[in-house]
Amino acid sequence: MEDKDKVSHPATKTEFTSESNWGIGAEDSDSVNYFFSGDRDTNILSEFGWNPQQEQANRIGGPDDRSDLAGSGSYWLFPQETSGFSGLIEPVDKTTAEASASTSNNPSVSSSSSDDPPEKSTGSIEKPAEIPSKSRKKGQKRIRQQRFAFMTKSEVDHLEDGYRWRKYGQKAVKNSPFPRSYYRCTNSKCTVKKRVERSSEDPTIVITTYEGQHCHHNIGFPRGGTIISTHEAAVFASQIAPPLSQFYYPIHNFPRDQNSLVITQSVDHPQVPADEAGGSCTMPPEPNPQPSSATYDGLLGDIVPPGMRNK
DNA sequence: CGGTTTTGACCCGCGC
DNA sequence: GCGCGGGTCAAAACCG
Repeated sequence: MEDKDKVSHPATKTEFTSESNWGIGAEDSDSVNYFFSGDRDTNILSEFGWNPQQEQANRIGGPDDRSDLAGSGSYWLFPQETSGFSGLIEPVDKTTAEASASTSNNPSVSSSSSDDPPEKSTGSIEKPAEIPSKSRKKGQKRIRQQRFAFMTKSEVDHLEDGYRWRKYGQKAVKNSPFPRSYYRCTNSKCTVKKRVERSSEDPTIVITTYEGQHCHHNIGFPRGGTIISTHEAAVFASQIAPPLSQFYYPIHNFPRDQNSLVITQSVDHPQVPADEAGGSCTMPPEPNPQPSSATYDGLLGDIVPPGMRNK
């Protein structure tokens, strides 16, 4: 377990840069859709339900759960360069993307993922739709759900995000001294996976790739942790993967940078029913917040999510 | 004792 | 067809 490591590490911040080769480029780079910051990302993010301006997020935990934040912080940092955003979404697996190749530049994740056969889950109750590789019939292609990757500047690899993950594999990455770790959501019915690796170019950057959508709510930190462990940035990512519609990002003590914007936002995720998106469990209906134009109002180091202001 | 991590083996897709 | 690399499995080890 890496919990102990997580608790003590210093600042963590998430960055979206223009680099297309950031560790996961080796895979499926042809099906990657890129975001760009600046004026363009406003629309794009909204398209994905990201609404940096929206502050209607419902905090799952208590507003005062920031005791673990001292001396650390999570930051959502968008470089201002026009090409500064490399968060990516892969609407479908490349094995299934061919049919929709014409839309490969149009990150319509919600529609594409709904056609994705569900992935296998670690659960034992309901049989996953995807056949485990060892028993997978020949010719049956591996299905991959929509993915989203981002980079986080952090000293720890595995970022707490409010979900519980079980590591199920680790592989050496070619041309990188750092291994890639594979995690699955511990929810027996949840199919979400994530990969964590360090950038070979900048070892301080952790590249986290989420795949699939959580079909359950954030379970908090069952190990006695706080609801939002803001020294970990992956809250962000967990909100990309799951169908949870509203989120916020803890922002504290952000070291101001001319080329960076800190945003706090709630996120409305693509409305992909869990059962269509591959989940075998159900998700309580979520309100669908109205997207509004995103404005990255400069450095918002003092802006905290609504729930966190309430203290 | 149950859950998680580790790690070698295996499977699969892809490029040559 | 073969080799490579990514992804996953599953048994053993580990841990609380």
